[in-house]
Amino acid sequence: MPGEETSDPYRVWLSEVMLQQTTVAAVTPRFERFLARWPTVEALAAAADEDVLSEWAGLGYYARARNLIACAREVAGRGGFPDTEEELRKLPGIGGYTAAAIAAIAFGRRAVVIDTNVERVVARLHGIDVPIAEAKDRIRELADALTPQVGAGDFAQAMMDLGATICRPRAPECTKCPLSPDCKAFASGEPERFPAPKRKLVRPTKHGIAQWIERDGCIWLIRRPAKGMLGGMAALPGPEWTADTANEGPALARVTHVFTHFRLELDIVAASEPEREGWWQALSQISDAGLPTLYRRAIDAVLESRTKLAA
DNA sequence: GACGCGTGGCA
DNA sequence: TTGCCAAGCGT
Repeated sequence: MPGEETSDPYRVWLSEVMLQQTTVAAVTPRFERFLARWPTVEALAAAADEDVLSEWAGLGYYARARNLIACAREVAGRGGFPDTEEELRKLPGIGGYTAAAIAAIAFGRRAVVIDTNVERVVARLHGIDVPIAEAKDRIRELADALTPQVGAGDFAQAMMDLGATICRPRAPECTKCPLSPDCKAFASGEPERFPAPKRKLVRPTKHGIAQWIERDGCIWLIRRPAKGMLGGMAALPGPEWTADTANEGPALARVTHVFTHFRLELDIVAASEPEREGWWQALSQISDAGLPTLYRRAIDAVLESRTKLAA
């Protein structure tokens, strides 16, 4: 974990994968639960897929969990984590950042660890005012030049801490920054202009229907296809989401959920019979179902409207 | 290089 | 309320 002194590659790997695009605050309690349940990579490798996906529920980017399982099995099969950046990079779910971070933090290798924090710090330091995507190679050269031969892992964590707390995207606290005397962005008087912002993404709205099939205090859940949105996760049954308005009839509830690249308006409608493979999940134990946030919110919305009607 | 892929916090 | 952003990866 951030700031934690550790060299156990399993812990470093697990925390780094969890932290991909996910905040420390969100990860910390989940990391502890994961570790308590599967203390070693061998234990994780032996776990059932659905148990791991369920434990990951709510963390998002579920391909990470699928890759985590595949990676754990590969590592357990070969008797442990490889200790070089090059070999780590070949494992599922381990890209350039994570391979470098594990090599440096867990194995004490010199590796150039580049995440968005490092990119921003370096871009400001050197006054790079084009979008990051156009300056990847230049930033790598500059980050390489900054990285010490010994202690690359500590250096990387220090750079990431600097980026997260002082050299923030907005309202950087340059007066507290040890690099400000050498920083071109600070010298410009407008450090926030560096690097140039990414192009804004358009977020269309999609519509969907989820079926509420209830019997004896249980609802019918299904498992989504292994690939694509919420791949492999537990879900309410229903047709694929579309760009068109899908439902004009009565709904038990509607939830709006924002994904990375679209907004979803999901109507939950009553249905009588299961139409595909799945299982009955007791509503009293719905939190054990491993539902991603979209479906957890959908079910909460139905139960809440029911409570209000009864009141 | 660009896009698909979740979620929650914050201004 | 809306948009931005987060210790990225796979295709």
